[in-house]
Amino acid sequence: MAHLHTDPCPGCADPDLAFAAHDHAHCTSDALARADALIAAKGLRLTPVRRRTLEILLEDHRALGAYDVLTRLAAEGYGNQPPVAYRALDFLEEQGLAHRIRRLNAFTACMHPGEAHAPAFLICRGCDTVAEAPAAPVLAALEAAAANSGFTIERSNIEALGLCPACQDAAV
Amino acid sequence: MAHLHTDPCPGCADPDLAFAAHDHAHCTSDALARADALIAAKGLRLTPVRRRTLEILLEDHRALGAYDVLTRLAAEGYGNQPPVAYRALDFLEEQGLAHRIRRLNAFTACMHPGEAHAPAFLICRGCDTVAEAPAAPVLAALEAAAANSGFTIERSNIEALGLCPACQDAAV
DNA sequence: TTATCATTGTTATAGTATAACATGTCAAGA
DNA sequence: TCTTGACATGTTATACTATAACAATGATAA
Repeated sequence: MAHLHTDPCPGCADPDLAFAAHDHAHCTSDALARADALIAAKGLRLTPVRRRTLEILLEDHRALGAYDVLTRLAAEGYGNQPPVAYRALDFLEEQGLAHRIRRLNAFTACMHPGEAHAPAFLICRGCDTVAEAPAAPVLAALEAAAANSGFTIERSNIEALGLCPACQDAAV
Repeated sequence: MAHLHTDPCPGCADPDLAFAAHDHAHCTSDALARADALIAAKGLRLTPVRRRTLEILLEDHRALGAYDVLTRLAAEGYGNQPPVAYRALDFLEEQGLAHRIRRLNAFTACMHPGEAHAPAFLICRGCDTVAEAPAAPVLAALEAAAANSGFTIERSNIEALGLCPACQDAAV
């Protein structure tokens, strides 16, 4: 969870803040700045479509379908065919700037780019918010279970559906 | 992992045996017998399509797409439209007799029907075998992480992609 | 028997994803 | 400067996954 910068970072230091009111502009600018740095460091290019796609995903802590993203991109003058969105999304995912939420067939911006992490996602079925929870202990338990069978894990996805605090209160 | 029957059950007592040679006929007959008992106990009906669908899923420890199942069902005289397969698969999943593997958009027979469990899946990308690993510790870690954010988990899916022992050896 | 409900069949359509090829862009080396 | 080659984008077409909605059938219980 360590950050590269030293500023206070309310939106991303605490993963659970996705569920609470917070300085979201900071989330966005921070994530973008780190994305720029990360991609530059790798000698890759965060082209206009790719960067814009990331910005769209960063607009809030929800997951967007590829076709939602595509609609937005098309409205802004980019190509309007599925591969346009899928290519940008796949690139972002490969570079660790976005995650695919398989349960939703959708994508969400990574809130901790640059930090090695195999995240666990908390998906609120009330408000559709998606939060990245610290998954190190979960991953460790999963690897232990796999090791018991001699299985080697390369990638994993851990997703939980439920209710965030606000939606639990609202349900009462 | 406790069984309802007292026979030795090599195929299901050890989840990792999905990756190894084992008495698969026993897996199948055991799972079917338990499915019958379970459904009867609930006062529901394991109709021909549903039972046949389960049998098809039980043929081996892999995941089948809904359309794969549909093709099989249609060839045997059942309806040949998608809802036929999806309804049977959804029923089996709701009753805990099958699981949906989201990473694969596919379904696999449950190897521990009747035992309350939120399973973790180990998916071998070499041989496409899917094994159910004991997930209690993983689940516990996930719930702990969620609790930290005040998030209540209702359903979760935990899937890992990698290589089973045999495919690791083969890769050398 | 008849009302009722669950199940299955069927039509149609919605939503998700990728293959394949054409075009364009940019930077490094001749 | 020109060329070349790699990467990126645009575009066409199609494959794959999933569900809504309604009709027909079959079991069950009052």
